Amino acid sequence: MAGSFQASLHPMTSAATPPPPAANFIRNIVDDDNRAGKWAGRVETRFPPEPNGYLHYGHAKSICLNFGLAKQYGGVCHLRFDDTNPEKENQEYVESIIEAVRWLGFEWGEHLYFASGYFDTMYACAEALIEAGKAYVDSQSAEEMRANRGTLSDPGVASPWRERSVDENLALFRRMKAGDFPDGAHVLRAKIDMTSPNINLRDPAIYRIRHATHHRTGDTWCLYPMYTFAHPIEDAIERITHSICTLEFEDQRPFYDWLLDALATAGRFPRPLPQQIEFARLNLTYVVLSKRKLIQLVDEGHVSGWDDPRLPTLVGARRRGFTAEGFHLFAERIGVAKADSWIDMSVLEECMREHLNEAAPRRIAVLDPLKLVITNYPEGASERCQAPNHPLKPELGARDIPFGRELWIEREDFMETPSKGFRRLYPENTVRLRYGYVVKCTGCEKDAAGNVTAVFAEYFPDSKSGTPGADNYKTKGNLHWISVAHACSAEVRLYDRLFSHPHPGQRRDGDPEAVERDFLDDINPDSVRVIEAKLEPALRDAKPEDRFQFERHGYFVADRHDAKVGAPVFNRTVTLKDSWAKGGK
RNA sequence: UGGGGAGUCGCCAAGUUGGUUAAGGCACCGGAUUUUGAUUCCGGUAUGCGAGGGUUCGAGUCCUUCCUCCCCAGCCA
Repeated sequence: MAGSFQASLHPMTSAATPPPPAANFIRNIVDDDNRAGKWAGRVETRFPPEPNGYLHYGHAKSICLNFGLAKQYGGVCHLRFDDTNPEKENQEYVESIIEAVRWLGFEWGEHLYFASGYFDTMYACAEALIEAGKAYVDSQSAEEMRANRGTLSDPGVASPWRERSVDENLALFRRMKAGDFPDGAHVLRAKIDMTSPNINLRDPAIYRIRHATHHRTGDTWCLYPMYTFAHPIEDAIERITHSICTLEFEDQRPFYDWLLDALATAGRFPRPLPQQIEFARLNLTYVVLSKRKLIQLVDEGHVSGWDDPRLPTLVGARRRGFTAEGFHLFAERIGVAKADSWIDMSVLEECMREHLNEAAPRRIAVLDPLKLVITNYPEGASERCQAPNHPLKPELGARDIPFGRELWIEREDFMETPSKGFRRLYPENTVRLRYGYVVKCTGCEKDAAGNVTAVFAEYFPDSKSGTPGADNYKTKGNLHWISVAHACSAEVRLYDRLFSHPHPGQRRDGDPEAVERDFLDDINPDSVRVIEAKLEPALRDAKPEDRFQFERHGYFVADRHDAKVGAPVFNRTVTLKDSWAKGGK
């Protein structure tokens, strides 16, 4: 699932074992249930996506919550596709979701389910409801139903078909199933209370006619259950103990309980019944998570596709180099509660850094090359310098990097006239070429326009890292470099946030003209920069999805589609923290 | 203006049935280590719990009034 380097790395060691999970209201409920013996200690959850799109960061929170909770309590979490609307769903989405959840590191064993696999049971439940006088076939048009539902402040009025007999309802419902009616001719409704202050209880529709081909059941059905009706039944069939969903379903819970109680009373399901618990969905700054907006970004070509590294999709995250462990850390760090909240993107980025710092081997890359000539180093000569693969893990060994007379250094590591606090290369200053020699800058060369084209320095032959004399040299500057003669040129994509505003499309304080702002206007024009970088030779053999820290720059991943062994292409996952760039001190 | 939720440090978030100085994380600010201006390590950071009243020896936790935000009127999920 991850880059091959992981095989050679120690997994997160016990020393890095995260602290025990923090308390949250859901764990409290589970603990209470366990104390009361409600489920005999069993904890069974489910992650129930509709296969109608790609999973995004928000789903990652839900996935970690559901699978994590089950794991913590020694239970299981089901992966269940809520495929009750054939017109919006397809197999391609099913596969991408399966791949994404796996990538996040979770397993569901044999517990892979489809709502469509329960259509027979659901149909039977509907007939049972009709027989109990708790459901009826309504023949109003959609418009009439809407008009009669009432409003937030006015009660609804009963449908003229509300008092049909059980027999008539049953006969009609069977004909609906048989395909005797066109779409929209009739609908099955739960018979609850048209005057309920909770609109969801004003006889909600539970079955609609839809002559559509389903990606799994084909043309077997022309009648499909509504989410409202299907979901509680799915949970009951699977004996889910805690059915966790987002806040907007809170008003739905009374129906969830009403339905399951009715069905349990009719002997369809044993008690105790699953409990629906709602939590606040993820809100993240600097991205958009709404399906509509993501589709727009892809369709209008603002990004390269659903797996564009800048998109907050899970396939995008993977391509960006984000890690499953990083998401796990993130989920635990942001917690779970019922209060609407906004998490800053920097929190996610920091979680990725935290895992990558531990997991990613170090390598050298010069992203903006400027030539440094060591004038007192013999021409044509070269030698090896040893660089550890991971400063915190000596057991990972070291590799050689070639040193020579001409080196590439970062353009930003040289200033002809240094600014205050600058401790890198400038005339007369001494710095260490990391893992190599200490050099003293002697000057530079410029073109007609005044641009620096090369920097000159002299090295101290007895200052080589790892040799006895090295310790005699103390420098503040410590630069990375690549031998010009040995460098590997490669494409590197420097990704940044897709949006330059924390709340894309939302009005900015103090900017009255921004009220109707289009979120597309907040796209960061510099969200990706493709460059030709100089890499150390060892990087030539990186395999797709191998992840590295390019020292002093950040974390990079070999692109899973475009990189080939021998011809690397890297994506920047996230930069390193940089207190100097931020203003120094 | 019906109903359902939520408001604790810059951002998250613990706070059992009211009881010592309001957890923890992230961010931030100091300082130490450091051949990544990274990492790591120490230390600091809410007389305050949306606001006002009240009950109590004692309230974030109880009562009361008010304010703000989110969700619900699909034959979507």
